[in-house]
Amino acid sequence: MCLNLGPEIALKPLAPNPSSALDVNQRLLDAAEAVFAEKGFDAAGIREITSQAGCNVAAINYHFGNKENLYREVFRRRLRHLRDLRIQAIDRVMNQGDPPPTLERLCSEFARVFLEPLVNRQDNRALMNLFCRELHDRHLGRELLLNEIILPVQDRFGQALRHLCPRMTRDEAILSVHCFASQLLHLTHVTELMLNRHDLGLEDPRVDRAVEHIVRFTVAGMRTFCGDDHPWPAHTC
Amino acid sequence: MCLNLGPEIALKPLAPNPSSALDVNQRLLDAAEAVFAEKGFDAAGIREITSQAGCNVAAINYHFGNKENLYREVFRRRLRHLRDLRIQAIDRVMNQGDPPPTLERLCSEFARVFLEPLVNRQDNRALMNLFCRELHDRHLGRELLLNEIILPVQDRFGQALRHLCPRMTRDEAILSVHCFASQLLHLTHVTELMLNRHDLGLEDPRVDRAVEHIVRFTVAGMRTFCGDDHPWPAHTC
DNA sequence: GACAAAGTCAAACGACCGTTTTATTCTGTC
DNA sequence: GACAGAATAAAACGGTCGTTTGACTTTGTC
Repeated sequence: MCLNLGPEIALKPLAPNPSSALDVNQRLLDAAEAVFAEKGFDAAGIREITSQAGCNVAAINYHFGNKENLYREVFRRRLRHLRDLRIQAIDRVMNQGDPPPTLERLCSEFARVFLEPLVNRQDNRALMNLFCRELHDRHLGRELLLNEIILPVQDRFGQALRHLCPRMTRDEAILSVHCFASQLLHLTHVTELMLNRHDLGLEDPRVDRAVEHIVRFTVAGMRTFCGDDHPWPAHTC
Repeated sequence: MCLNLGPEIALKPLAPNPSSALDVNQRLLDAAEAVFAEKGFDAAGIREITSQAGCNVAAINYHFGNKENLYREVFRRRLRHLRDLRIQAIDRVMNQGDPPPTLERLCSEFARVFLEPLVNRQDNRALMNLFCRELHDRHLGRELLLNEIILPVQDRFGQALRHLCPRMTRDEAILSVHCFASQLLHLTHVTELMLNRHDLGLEDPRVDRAVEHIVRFTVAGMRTFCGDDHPWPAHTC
């Protein structure tokens, strides 16, 4: 039997950590974003976050009060970034006058910006997954998601739609935006689940092919609310 | 200071629990479904499940091996039920000959069956939320969701679409099914988040109004892949 | 009644969790 | 250099978790 010698004598770090050029606050946000994105709120442990940030567990409570506040700050930072990207994309299309804006250009450009962080890097994809998780299993109030991204983008996109289709009502515009966004969101899930696999039904399981489909599908759906009163050709189905 | 008397003497139940008419296996599945739906996999504790089922914690490991297997059985049972409901709805529309089937009838009937368990009862809504959570934060393999519900429904709906629109390709049909389903899924989330509230942008935030919009939007989107080659009237947007 | 298997139970187990405590180090000011 | 306050660290705290153990009860069979 051996004596309990108590905790080992701590070794001081030999030199200031090179990553400590950024202060602990920022390193915690970065590490938390990565771990939360990979595992979700519940499964992400603060010890994993702090070890990745190179600091002590107590730092989370010192700088952010608790784990949930850290989670909220991670969200706030990223949501504002995504919101700005999307609103800028809408404005870019609508303010360009030379080839006048169309529904196709508006939707395809929005889809491109919406999906860009997803297609390019794997960690961004995990982050998108985190936002979707928050839709279902909410740890923050609904106000954060609504106020930081959903309502601002919905309003700006809705205005653009009604500018292109003046006879579309306000409700029709808002609902159409959600129809479009829901397809783009769904694509971010199905991508991992069944796109890029040739054994699950699709002959051409490429993501860009699916995006083309969604844009064409969506533009046609929106046009039924444009109020053109000349009757369409009789359809066969 | 009082002595530690150890655990209290256990009282046997006075009479066989009335709910024990169903065997423990079924009671566990029912209780687990309710608790998982309310809290999700991680937050649902086996002690809450077993207390609601009126049995001991060890019963889960005795009957199902572990918590994850119990979760899987809950899923299997419900997914097959939902799958059958949806496929039957498709077949009902397609096999009815007197008023020949149309895209409108197919989509509106599918939407009705898809959303019915959600609109009617609050616990069903929680269950739908659980399925969506599993899309993002997967505790089971992708095979269960794919094989039990996604692929069967996608195939049957795709066949129906191509029967109504023979010039639609197989890929176009499958992608169109996903476009439609994604909007219905999204509605189940947004309903809690912003529908039924008059302060968030919509003048008419009723769910049935949104369903009407989705069906009209979707039918128009699908028709662009029907291959009618007579040109559409020039659109103004 | 004897026996074995199945079922159920209270209790303990070991691991991990988020948070707090307490002490020490760093940093800027006088 | 002395001091105050901010920042960081190790360790402990109290709790919950899923799982396992071992004893007891029930059930079916001979």
